[in-house]
Amino acid sequence: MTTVLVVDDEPQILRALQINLHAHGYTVVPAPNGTTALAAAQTQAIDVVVLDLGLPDMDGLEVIAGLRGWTEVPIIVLSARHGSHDKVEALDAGADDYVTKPFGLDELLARLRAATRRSGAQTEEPRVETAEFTVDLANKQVFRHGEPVRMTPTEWSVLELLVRNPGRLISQQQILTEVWGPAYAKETHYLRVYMAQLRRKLERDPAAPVHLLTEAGMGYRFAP
Amino acid sequence: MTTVLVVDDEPQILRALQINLHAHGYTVVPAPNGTTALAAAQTQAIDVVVLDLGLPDMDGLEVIAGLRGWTEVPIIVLSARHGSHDKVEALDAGADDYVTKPFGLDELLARLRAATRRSGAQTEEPRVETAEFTVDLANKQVFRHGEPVRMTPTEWSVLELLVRNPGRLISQQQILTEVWGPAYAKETHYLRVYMAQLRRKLERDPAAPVHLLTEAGMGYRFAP
DNA sequence: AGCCAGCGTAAAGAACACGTAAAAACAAGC
DNA sequence: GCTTGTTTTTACGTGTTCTTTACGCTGGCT
Repeated sequence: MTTVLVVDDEPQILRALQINLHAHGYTVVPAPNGTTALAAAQTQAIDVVVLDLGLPDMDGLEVIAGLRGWTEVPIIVLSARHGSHDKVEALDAGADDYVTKPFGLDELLARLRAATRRSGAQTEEPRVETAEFTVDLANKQVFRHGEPVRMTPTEWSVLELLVRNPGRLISQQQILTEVWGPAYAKETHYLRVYMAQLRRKLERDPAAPVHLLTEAGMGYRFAP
Repeated sequence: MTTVLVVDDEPQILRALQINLHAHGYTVVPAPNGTTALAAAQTQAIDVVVLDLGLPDMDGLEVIAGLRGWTEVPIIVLSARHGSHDKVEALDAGADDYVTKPFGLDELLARLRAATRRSGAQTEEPRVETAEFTVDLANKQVFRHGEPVRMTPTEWSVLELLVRNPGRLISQQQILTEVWGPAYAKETHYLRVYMAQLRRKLERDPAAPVHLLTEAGMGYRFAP
């Protein structure tokens, strides 16, 4: 199921999109302004964002910037302006697509499909395996030597973030903001606690980890 | 350098795009029809495709399908038709973006940037190699003879700055302000300490560096 | 030749980051 | 309202990194 965050200040349009997109199989998260949009994007798993540029509380470009600060989620911009300049600004701010009003529903649906196809193509990797354990991303399950291992929600979030970026160094800040939220960006101690728990559950020798590595002062890295 | 495959049957437009895109730093591979376009895409490394739908030899949708059969390269469609139906068809066939004529050059450039940004984020792995070591910018990892080398945060910052500007002379002030902050612009001794550490880790003979060079009185330079 | 500013190297204490265990606070289900 | 599982605190020992100090070397200049 694809979840769409729809941001529009006009209640009728918001409602119309909600109904129509839902009818076509999408889960819709509505947001009437930029603040709630950014909040919703942080608390829920959003697959694609549909954003009207004309918002009451903040500039649409700020919303794009606020999202692009931490996520690669596709953003489709809606706007009444046909001006070339507006398009350029929105796309350069980080938007993926630009649709001018009035637009047909089928066009929006096609652009949604294009956006999710793109992002889906890069992230669809159901299973990640190591010598010691296997992570099933799709089913949110972890096996060690074939036996299922229980994970708490927080443990899973941390593990998933690392495993989805094999080999890449992930900074503490990035983990904290993605798992706990931006307000927790400095609670680096949480990470030590949870990394220890993950290692206790997944590493042969938790004191000498092979797959969940620490790079002192820099962050953590998952080595396949 | 980004390479763009431009497919258009009108020689003037093809030529105009070629000149303008080249002026903005793109390498342009021109193709007047679908057959040459598909052939060119197979033989050369293409980063993004700009495709006019009205081609003499085959339907534009066939070209999209022909490309999508084996590559994920971003495709931007140009078309004179404003009809919603055409857009839907092109996007569903696998195009990434749809621009209706007439369009401004700055809009096309913005869409090109958006397309390459997307694909560049997922596929391109910025790696810098020398005879002695390899620096993986994306994963923040350094290898020497295939073996990973640990870097402290400060060591990495200095190395990254130099490696991202291969061959260029970087002044001491520039390194100090970028890594330690403007207040440290005169702590040139820090640099000597860290350059020594980097050379000890990465150079065959740290006393006679080959890649991390000192330009006395001026700054430092990374030679690939 | 001798001076000296800039550079390279080594080593040590201070400051900071990390790992671990266990207790306290919190939430959800029955 | 109790139980159970999870998250957040607290405490402390260890390890790593940064900064500072000390000293030797080089190459240009007088």
